[in-house]
Amino acid sequence: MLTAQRLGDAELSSSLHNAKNAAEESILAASAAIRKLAPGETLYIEGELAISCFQVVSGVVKEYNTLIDGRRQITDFYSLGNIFGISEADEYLHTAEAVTNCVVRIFPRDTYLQYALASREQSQKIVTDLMTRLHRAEERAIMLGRMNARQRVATFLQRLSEDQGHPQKIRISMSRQDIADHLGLTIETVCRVLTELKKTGYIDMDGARILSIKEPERMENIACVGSTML
Amino acid sequence: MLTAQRLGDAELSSSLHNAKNAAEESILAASAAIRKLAPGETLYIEGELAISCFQVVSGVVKEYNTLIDGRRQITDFYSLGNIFGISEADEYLHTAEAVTNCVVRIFPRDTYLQYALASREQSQKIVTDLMTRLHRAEERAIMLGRMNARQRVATFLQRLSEDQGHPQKIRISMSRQDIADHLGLTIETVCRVLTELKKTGYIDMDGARILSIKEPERMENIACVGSTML
DNA sequence: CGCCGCCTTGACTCCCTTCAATGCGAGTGG
DNA sequence: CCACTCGCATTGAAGGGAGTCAAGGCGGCG
Repeated sequence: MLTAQRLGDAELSSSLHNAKNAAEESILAASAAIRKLAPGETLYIEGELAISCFQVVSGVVKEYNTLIDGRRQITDFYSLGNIFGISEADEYLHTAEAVTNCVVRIFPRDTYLQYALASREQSQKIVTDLMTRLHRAEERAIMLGRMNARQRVATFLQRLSEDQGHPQKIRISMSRQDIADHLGLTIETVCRVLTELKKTGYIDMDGARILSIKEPERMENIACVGSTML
Repeated sequence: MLTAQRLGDAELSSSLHNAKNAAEESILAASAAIRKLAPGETLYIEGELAISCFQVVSGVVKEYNTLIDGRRQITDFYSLGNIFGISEADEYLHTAEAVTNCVVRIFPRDTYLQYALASREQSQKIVTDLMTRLHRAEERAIMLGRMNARQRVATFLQRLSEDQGHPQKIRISMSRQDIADHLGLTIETVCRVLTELKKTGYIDMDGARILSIKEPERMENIACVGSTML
């Protein structure tokens, strides 16, 4: 869901190597700058004036809030094609930081918004995309509010798998701490659950960052993704 | 936040007794039907074909998902002026049910979407509104993922207070079960926290449904609303 | 080799859930 | 007017799952 699946039409149309309507696309492309980031580098910090928005060209970016007690809540991980950094406010509502080495395209916020509202079709796309994001945010709320640690981790691994096109071996780009901060758990709990999933034969691991899901159907049962069915 | 505060421009412009641009407004009003609901009546059920969207004229409506194990996650309570029932999908993603006696206006979904995208200004409003909702959903995710029971209840009470314009006495329209289902807690925990807040002098209660916050500042410290500050 | 950051594992604690019983107020019928 | 009942709310006791604190383990890199 993080990349391909989540790419709403809005992103697709302005996605890399995918510009059907090059005329409209060029409006954006013309004003796009490129920036490279090393792991840990920040694109923007919560509260800063939001002058730009971004699109991932390569790598993974995390977006998070820092709570007063120092804990972090990672709201999302962005990868290839994802656009981020826009909100209803004039300030950034999150902090964005590179997880891996990254390349991002940078658009002036105003330019992007003008482009987004330029035509009825564009507006429609943006609206649909926002509704999808809203839906996803609500699903995440259900996950955080209702699922236990095992379900959260299993769901997370399934999403990772989807993002990468269900390969044999899944690459986990982010640290255990990042996973914990995303799932509302502690790093220790994430580790313990992974160990348990390994012992019970759900997954295999090749080092800490390479993983394979052995029995996707059984995982499905744990994760209950889209489990809000009646 | 549930009513006045949350009313994005999109809602305000089409809100009751507040139609500045009556011409545009009439497009909607002309196609609006009215329906009255008793507590517990449903407007729509998750998975149904989404043919209408709704606006609260009076009363409170809850919107929730039912999980496979029968638990419910209430995503939101809607009151005066709030519009709900639209999504990116052709099916409703939630179930909507009256909490109190309610009156709602009903719009055909297509009519509403046409209206929403009719002009650049309208689109802008819808986009802004959706971004605000997204932001709120993310805050709720943080609440569910990171706050303990006391913080969640305190935050909920503050929101209720805001909605009602910070009166001396707050009316709690929904049941303890509804509150629990909204906050990701059990009914017992909600009760215990309320009792504790009462004993420690934060609140007073006059029956189960009337409440007053005695020391808003101290409550603020518990709740940490918008606690995502650096 | 040895350091350093990240990951893993263990023991203990605590908050919330679960299960169960009781309280309470509104509506009903005797 | 009172007894009864029914739904909702409250309180208590016990258990479990995740957090906390602490101690290694592992791998990359100088």
